Order: sequence, then structure tokens, then C-alpha cells
Amino acid sequence: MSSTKVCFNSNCKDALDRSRKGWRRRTGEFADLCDRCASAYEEGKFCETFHLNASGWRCCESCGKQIHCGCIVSFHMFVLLDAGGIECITCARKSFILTPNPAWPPPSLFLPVLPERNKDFSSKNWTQIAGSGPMPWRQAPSLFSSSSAQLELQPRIPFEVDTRSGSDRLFSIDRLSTASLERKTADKLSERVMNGSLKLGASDVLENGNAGINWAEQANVRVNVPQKSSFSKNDTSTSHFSLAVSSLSPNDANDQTKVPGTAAPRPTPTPVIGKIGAGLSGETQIRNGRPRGEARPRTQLLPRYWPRITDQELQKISGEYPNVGHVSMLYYPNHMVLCSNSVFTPLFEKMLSASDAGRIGRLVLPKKCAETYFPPISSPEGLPLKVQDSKGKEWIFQFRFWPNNNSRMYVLEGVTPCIQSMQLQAGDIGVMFQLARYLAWRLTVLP
DNA sequence: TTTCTGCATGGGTCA
DNA sequence: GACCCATGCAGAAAT
Repeated sequence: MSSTKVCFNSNCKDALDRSRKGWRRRTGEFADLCDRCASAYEEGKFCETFHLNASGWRCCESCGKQIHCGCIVSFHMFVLLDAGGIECITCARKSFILTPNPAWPPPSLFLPVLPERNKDFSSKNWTQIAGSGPMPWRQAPSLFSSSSAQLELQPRIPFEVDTRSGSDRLFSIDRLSTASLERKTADKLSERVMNGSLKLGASDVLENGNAGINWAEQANVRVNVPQKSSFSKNDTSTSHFSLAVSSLSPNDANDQTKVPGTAAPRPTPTPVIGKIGAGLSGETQIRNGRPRGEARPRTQLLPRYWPRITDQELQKISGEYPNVGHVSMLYYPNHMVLCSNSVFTPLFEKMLSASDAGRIGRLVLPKKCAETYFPPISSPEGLPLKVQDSKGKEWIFQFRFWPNNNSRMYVLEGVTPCIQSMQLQAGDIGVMFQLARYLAWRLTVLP
């Protein structure tokens, strides 16, 4: 393999020839972009420059501005409207406050607005909603944001949504198999049930079990990735997983379950796992919908965590798993992908370290990735993430953190069975995907 | 004795 | 210099 680095932008792939004229060392998220791509990115013209002919362009419902909704680079530039369609971040800001705090905004900022935005749930199906494209949890007010602050304040409880059967079913406390969960949180969980938090999370979005499909067809999601990677080894051995994180607050219940026609609770973003090959990157995202043109906060993901997956890989996954549940864990040899059934938007990736893949059963999550794409946690105990494969096999990971030098170190605990089952090793790469409001996670092996 | 859990440490990276 | 994160380590718990 050549050691020559190329631009992270798959549509460019210029060699990062540091000896050529004009080359300048970039830092942070631009470290692996060539000058041309970095400039386009900095100027907010990345999609216009590289994705102009790609599908996924949609109009802001408010101002009519064309927004590219089909790639990882641009998905922070719009906000999903629960009633369907999208709104550019500028208009969205006019509609409701996006707090500068990277943490979840307080419900007081969202609640007065969200009910209005949610009121049309009865007349819009999920595919329309999901069809707006991927977005970080923090940008999905109807699903998480309104509950986000509560998530910090309220205990969480995992739940499961069975989309294959077309019915939502809650994940009951006594089904929590994780020993640590039972040991540490049983009391709290009971309390959560009593206070109603268990209601939250399920969703109107899954009524047809096909969330995201329409959008996939419409937008034909294209991820900014290089074409270099390929599936390796046994692409035939596959299986599916869905991973659900859960929990919503009583406020959510009030908010969401009161929506006419949405008797079922809402689903939380549901990551998926599967195996596929590696590609190259797209940019990930900025919290709270911060426009890319603005000063970039330090919360942005570093290039090393940018997801890498090729269009071919996405198409392969989509083609092979067209009718699985809304989220699935896909197995390919040496790869594990958390994804959703038709639309895959990689959010970030991480190469498994020896300790991640070791017997200790703890997978260290990049801090920014964890804080960006996972629900916020205020307690070191964190919250459970549930994974279910297409055969019904379930995994529960505990998403938690340790205090570390006045900071936090985020980990997924209880991953050993999954790691062993998938025969993952150090050097494999995990990628977090997002399908509309769902997360997905991919693990793959470096060539 | 082994495994689990929580925290500390130090090298690497970034601003 | 600050921060991140891979890893080590010690004490607790389980077998």
C-alpha cells in the first residue's frame, strides 16, 4: 500500500503532497484536507463544489434555499422539521433558539416550540420526516432535544422498538440483562417506570417499519468518501443488529405521546452495527446545528474520527438489507456496521485499540464523538445501549464515563461478547452512522 | 484465582 | 500547555 496520503475528500483525492507549491500544514479537522477542499469547506461551499450533481438537494421550507441533505458534510446545515421537510440552519435559528452550550439545551428553549412542530405528526408519516436526512441527535428536537435536558436530570431506561413487526414495544426493566445495569440501576429504573419515563422513546416514526427508506430513495444518500476501500474477505457472511439507546423524560411523554395519532411512544435514535469495508472520510458534524461557516468549536471531530465509507459500500449495504428493521447491525467479514435499513450516514469512526478489542470489555469512545452523538450523561453510570441483531440476539452496552483529569473518558462497557462474536480485533475500525434520527455504528478492519 | 471496576498515568496530539 | 485516550494498576467482587 502506498504511504502517500490523499485528501480526505473522496471527490478530490488529491495527494497531500506537502512539497508542492501552496501546501500548508493544516490543523484540526483540516489536517487531512487539501487546500482546495479545505477552502471550499471553510467557505461553506463544499457541497456546491463537490456534490452539486449529487442527489439529496432539498429546499429550505422557509427561505427556499437549496441545501444538500445527502452527505455528512452538510447535514449540520439544516434541521429536520417534524412535519416534514427541512429548514436551513439560519431559518431554524429564527424559529427556535439554538443554545451556544454544546450540552443539550434546556427544555424551556424547546418546549414552547416543539409542540407546534410536532403537531403534524398525525398527518405526516415517518418516512416523510426521516426523509429530511440525517442529523445529530442534538439537532433532532422532537426526538431528543426536548428530552435532552431531562436526560441530564432524569434517570434513563432502555427500551426496544421492534420495527420489523411494525409495532413498538418497550424494553422492560426485567429484560435488562446487563448485570451491572441490574446491580447499579435497578432502583433507579423502577423509579423511572413509576415516574413515567419509560413511556418515552418509542415512536410514530416506525409505524411502517421503514423509516428512512423514502429518503434513501429521494436523496440517495451520498457520503463524502473515497472510493479506495473495498470489501474484504467474506462479504457473504452477514447478519443484522439494531442498537437502541433510550430514554425520555416525563416531559417527553407529555410532549410526544399527546400528539394526536401517536399513541405509541417514540423511538430513540437507534444505532446499528454491521460489517463493511473502509472508505475515506466526510466531515462529521457540529453540535447544535452550528453552521459550518462559523468559527469551528473545539468540539468538532478530528479527522481521525471522520467516517470513511464508500458509495459502493453504502449501496451494497442498502441493497443487501432493504427490508430489515429501521436499524440493523450488518456483518461483513472483518467489519461491523451499525446502520439503518436503507440510509447510512457515517458520523465518525474509531480504530479499535488493543484494549478496546481486549477481554476487558471496554471500548473507549472518543470524547467528542461520545458527547456529540450519544445522549448526554451526567452520571458516571451512564445509560444502556441495546443492540439487537436480525436474528433476535441482543446486546446491551453501557455507555458511561469516568472522571479523568477534570474531564471525562467515555466508554462502552460490556462489548466483549459482541467483539468476540464478530471476531473483531485491534485495528478494526468502528464507524458511527446515522440514519435520519438513528445512529449506526460500523466496525471494520484496516486493509 | 480470576474477573471486574474505577482511577491514574503518560505518550501523543492539538491549539 | 492543555487535552485526549490507550493502557496499567490496585482494590473489590465473583467464581
